[in-house]
Amino acid sequence: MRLSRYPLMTLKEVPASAEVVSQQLMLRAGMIRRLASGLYSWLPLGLRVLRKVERIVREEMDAAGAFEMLMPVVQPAELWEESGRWDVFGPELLRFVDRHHRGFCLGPTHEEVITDMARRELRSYRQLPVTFYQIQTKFRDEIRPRFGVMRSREFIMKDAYSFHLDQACLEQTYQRMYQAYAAVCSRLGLRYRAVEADTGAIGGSVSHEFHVLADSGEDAIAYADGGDYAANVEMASCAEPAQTRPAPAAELEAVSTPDIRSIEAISDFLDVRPDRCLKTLLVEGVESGMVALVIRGDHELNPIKAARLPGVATPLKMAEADKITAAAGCEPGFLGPVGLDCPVYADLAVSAMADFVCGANRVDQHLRGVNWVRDLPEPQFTDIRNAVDGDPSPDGRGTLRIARGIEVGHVFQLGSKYSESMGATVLDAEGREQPMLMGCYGIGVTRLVAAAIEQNNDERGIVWPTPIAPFTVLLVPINLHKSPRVQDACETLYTALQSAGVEVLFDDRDARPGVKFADGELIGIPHRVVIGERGLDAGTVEYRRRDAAESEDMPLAGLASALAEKVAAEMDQE
RNA sequence: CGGAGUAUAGCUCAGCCUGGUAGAGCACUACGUUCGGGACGUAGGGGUCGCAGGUUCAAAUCCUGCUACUCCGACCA
Repeated sequence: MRLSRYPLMTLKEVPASAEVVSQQLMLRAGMIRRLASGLYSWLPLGLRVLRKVERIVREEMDAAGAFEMLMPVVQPAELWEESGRWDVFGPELLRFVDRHHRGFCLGPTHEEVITDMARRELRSYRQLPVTFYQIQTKFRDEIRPRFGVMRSREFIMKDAYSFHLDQACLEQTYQRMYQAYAAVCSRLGLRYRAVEADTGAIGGSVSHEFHVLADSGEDAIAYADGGDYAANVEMASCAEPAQTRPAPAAELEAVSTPDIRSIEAISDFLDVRPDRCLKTLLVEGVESGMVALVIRGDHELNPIKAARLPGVATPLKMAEADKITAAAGCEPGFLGPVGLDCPVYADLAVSAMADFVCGANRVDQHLRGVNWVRDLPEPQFTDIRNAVDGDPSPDGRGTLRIARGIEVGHVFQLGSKYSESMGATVLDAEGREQPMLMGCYGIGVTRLVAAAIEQNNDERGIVWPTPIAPFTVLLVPINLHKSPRVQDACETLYTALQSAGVEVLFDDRDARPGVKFADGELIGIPHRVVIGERGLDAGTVEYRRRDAAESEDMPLAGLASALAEKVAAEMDQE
C-alpha cells in the first residue's frame, strides 16, 4: 500500500475524552472515531486489525469443529418471553416496537435465537454433538459506556453454542472450546489467564473467563503463585483462618467516638489496626427485614457470595440509611453486631478475632475489647469477603496473588436452562425425548483489539504483535523526490515484498522523515526499513523492529526474502 | 439512576470573575525556502460561542430552563 493514497488519519494531540491508553492510541492512530456515546466507527486502518483478529478467531473455531453461521441482530420479543429473560434482562436490553406494534430487541447475545433454530432443526441424538458460531454485532445498552471500544454499547462478538445429549459430551466440547480460546489468546501474542467465573445473567453452572492482563482492567483476578488455581475475585473462595481464636484478654468497654464513622477513622482514633475492627453492613433481606453482614475491617464484602446466603435478597442491596436508623437506632457509621436484632452472618476470618472493636449501635459510640461467646452469641460464620493478595490458595497449593484483567472471553456450561424453557429436545437411542444440554462461548472481538493495545504500547504509540498488525513492514524513503536511486531502490523493494506476500506500507508521501517515523511508530508497524542515499552507497538499508531500541544495517541484496522470513517467523508464535 | 463537571474553528484550549465588533497553537488551502526525528516564512479559508428564553443601549461573558457529553458509584464480551 502506498501511503500517499491511503486515508491515514492520525492525530498529534490526544482527544480530551480518552482516558485509557488503548482508547487514546486508537483515536490518535486513526483506527476508530466516536459517533455517539458507546458507538464507534472503524476507519480503514482499524478495520484491518479487526479483520485479522476475526480471522484468527474464525480459524480456531473452525479447527475446533464449530460451524459458522449468521443470525439476525434484531430479535422478536416472544423468544425472550419464552426463555423468561424478557423480564429478567433489564434495561441493558434495547427494546422497541415495529410498525405492527410487535415487540423486538437488539440482540445482546443469541441463546434464544440459536435454541429456536436448534429445536426446529435438531431432532435426533445422531445429529449431536454440534457447535455453531457467528461473528456478529451485539448491542447492550450499557449504563456507562467507557474506555472507547473496550466497553461500548455496540460491539462485535464471536458467540458459539454447542448442543449435546449428555453431560460428558458437553464437558468434552467445553474443554475443546477452552483450548481454542487459549490458542486465540496466544496466537494474538497476549499475556492472559483463564479463571473460574460467575455465570451471571447468562446462567448455567461451570464457567471460565479469559482475561488479558493489564493494569487498566476492570476486573480483579486471583491466581495461585504455587499452583493452578485461578479465579475471578468475585468467585475466589477464602479458606478458614489457619489460626484459632485467642482467649478474651481485654475488658468490654464502650468508648465515645464522636463523628468517627469509617474503619480508617476508628483505627486512627483508637490506635488499633483495621484487622482488629469489625465492619458491619446491613443489607435487604428476602422479606422486608434486614440481614447483618460482618467482615474484618481490612476486608471487602463480596456481593456475589453475600447474595447467595439464605435470607439475603438477590441481587444484593444495601439497606437505606433511614431503615438502618429505624432498626439499629443509629447511623451506618456506628453499627456493630452486639445486640442487633436481625440475622447475622460473619466472615470466616472474623471467627478468629478476639478483643475486637465494633460499632455500639449508638450514635458516636464504639465498643472495644469485644469477644464472641462472652459478649455476644457466635453468629453463623461463612465466606463472604473478597480474596486478598497473600491469602492461601483455596486448593491448598500456593498463595493467592491479585492482578487486574480485561475480560475478553467467557465460556459456559449452560446445561438445559434454555433447552428446557424453550422445549429444545431430541430423541435418544431409546426413542425417548431428552432436552439437549448446551454450552455457550463468547469472545469480545472488538475488545480484544483494545486489550492488545493496552498490553502492547510505549510512549510513541502502539507496538502491534505481528499477527494482528495492520501492515507488517513499513518502508520509509529518505529524500524520495530528489533521489532517483532511493526511488528505484524503494520501488524494487516494494514490489519484491508485495510479491513475497508481505503486507508492506510504503510511505511515499512528500513529507519530512520525522513525520513518517512518528506516524509509523504511532500506528505500530512491527518492522521498519529506511532507505537513503547514505546506506545505498554501502549497499545497505537501515532496519528496526518497532520494539527495538536501536536500528541495524541490513544488506539490500536479498532484503525482501529476509524480511518475509522475519515476518513469517512472527506470524505464528504459539 | 444518584453525585460532580464540561460545552467557544476539524483537534487541544484561552477569553467569562470585571458585559462593549471572536482569539492562540495544531490541522487545512496557495506560493516560496527547507528535507535523517512531528520545519519555517508570507498570504488565506473556516465560528448562528450547545439549544431556548430572560436582563441590558449592548451578552461567549450575568440569570433561568433544556440538551449533549465527560468523570465517580451498582452490570458485562
